[in-house]
Amino acid sequence: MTDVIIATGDAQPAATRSVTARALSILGVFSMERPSMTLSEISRATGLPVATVYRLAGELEEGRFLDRDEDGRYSLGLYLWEMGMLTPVHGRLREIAMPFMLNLQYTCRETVQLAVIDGVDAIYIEKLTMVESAPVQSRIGARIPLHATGVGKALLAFSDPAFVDTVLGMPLTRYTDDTTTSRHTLAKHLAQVVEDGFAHSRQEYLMGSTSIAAPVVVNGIVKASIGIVNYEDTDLREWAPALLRASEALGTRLEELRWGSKEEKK
Amino acid sequence: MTDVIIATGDAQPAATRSVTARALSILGVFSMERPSMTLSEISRATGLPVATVYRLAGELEEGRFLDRDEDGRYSLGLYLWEMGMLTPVHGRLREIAMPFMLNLQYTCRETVQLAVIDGVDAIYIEKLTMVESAPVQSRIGARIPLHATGVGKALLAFSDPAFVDTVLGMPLTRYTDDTTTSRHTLAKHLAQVVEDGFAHSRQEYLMGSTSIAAPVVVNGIVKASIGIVNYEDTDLREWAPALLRASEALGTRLEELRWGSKEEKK
DNA sequence: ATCACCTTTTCATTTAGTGAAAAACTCTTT
DNA sequence: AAAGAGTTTTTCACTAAATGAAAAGGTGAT
Repeated sequence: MTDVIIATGDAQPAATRSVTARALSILGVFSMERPSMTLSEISRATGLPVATVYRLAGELEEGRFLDRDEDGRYSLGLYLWEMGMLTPVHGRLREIAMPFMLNLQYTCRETVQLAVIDGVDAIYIEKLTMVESAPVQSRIGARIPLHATGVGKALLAFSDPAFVDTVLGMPLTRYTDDTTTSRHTLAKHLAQVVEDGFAHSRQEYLMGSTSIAAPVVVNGIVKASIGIVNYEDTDLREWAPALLRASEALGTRLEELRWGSKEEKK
Repeated sequence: MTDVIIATGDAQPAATRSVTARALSILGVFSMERPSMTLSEISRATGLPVATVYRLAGELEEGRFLDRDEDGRYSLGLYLWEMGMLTPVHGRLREIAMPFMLNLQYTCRETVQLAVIDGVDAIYIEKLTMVESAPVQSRIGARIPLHATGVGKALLAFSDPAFVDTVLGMPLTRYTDDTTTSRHTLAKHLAQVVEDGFAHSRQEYLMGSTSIAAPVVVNGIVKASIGIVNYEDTDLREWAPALLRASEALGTRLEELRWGSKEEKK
């Protein structure tokens, strides 16, 4: 009997206890790299017995959280996407930012990005691009390092000092030869960003990519950042004035709408 | 699918049986009108006892499917949005459509939309707009009728006949004085759409709004439609050639990428 | 100080989820 | 055409895990 219990803790992280946590963990195994999976793949990925996955995935499908194609492969369902669209980050940020981003994109004709902080990462919320380049690292929903991208540094530089310390205290992953991995150098960079009002980054994360980015400040707090990128390594600093105009206008607009304030009730 | 719509109101049907279904039903009560809710509001909306909601919502929060603010109000979590971004409709459609839409928007400088069919509705997948108008009905993620909008009619007109019959067989809801509610008239309209190659709609759904829309056909099957709208009731038909160029180019691109084919494995 | 309504905790009860094993199915190999 | 290796689906005896009424603890209005 004890053997059974020990056997559970194989390869995968310990089996989650509650049914709900198990069901949710099924949704969690899908990723950009594996957007669709078979029953047994899910079973292996979650560490849950096939029979259990079979039942739970069935319920998730019933609830339209999962789709199943003719071959029996599961993928995340449209309903999940619909819910995502109800999330504050979409309805209260992306929605409002769109005209400003579009205007900026119209001016500079480069890829325009919007990002926010989540945990110790930045996340791309929106990306307007005319090129079909799409490095996976820059897709919407992607998590990107705060220390090695334009939008990341713009967010970090204007964050509250305690948070900056936390991030500086963590290992700064190296992505390219030009990634800043010394916390001392990074601190200096950030000071420069504050002085300039915008961040600049040249292949610190992806080779060949350059970007500039400015913070979107709402009532003195950075809520997002807007960036301009391209993958031709051209100097984008000429667009800084337009970028700052856009990010400041968005900040002002969000203040008008009392973004994140308590008046978002009912 | 009707459940989803009904779920917005209080007093749910009989308590759902399985734990999983209950947990998922908690997520389902959030809507555009009620983007955040208190514990007891959720309890009333789902028909589940408070204690049960307390436990399940706690687990959903733990799994980052729900967020909880200082006041204890729940709202849909960022993680949910992140998952939505992994959904095929986003990664395999919106992502690829973006450059084409942006190009079109650049040409006509009007709001450009992308929609797909789900069930017997159309859903807006993307909307590029420079105006902050945003009628709730046209937000991304919104469900809209197939019979009373440009993008809807473009989708329907090129759908397979059996499906068209199903839709024509359902009551055609009236939204404005100009909504087509007779299935006979609608059928004639659709024939006209097929002939023209694009749909045209003038305040059939929202007063004062006009739109044109063209189907995105992939290997002979309508997969989406692209539309141009505005809310100033100006004639948009001058943009038809540009619209058709965009929708056809997108269709071709999706064919190249073998969209929806079996080659999307691993 | 009382009331009304909310969130959180507890705990005896039993429902509802479990997963090993067998059956059924689908390919591929020989 | 049969065996083999991999799936997905069904079954079922077992009990872990979810339940929800009720009580306790909060919060705010009057």
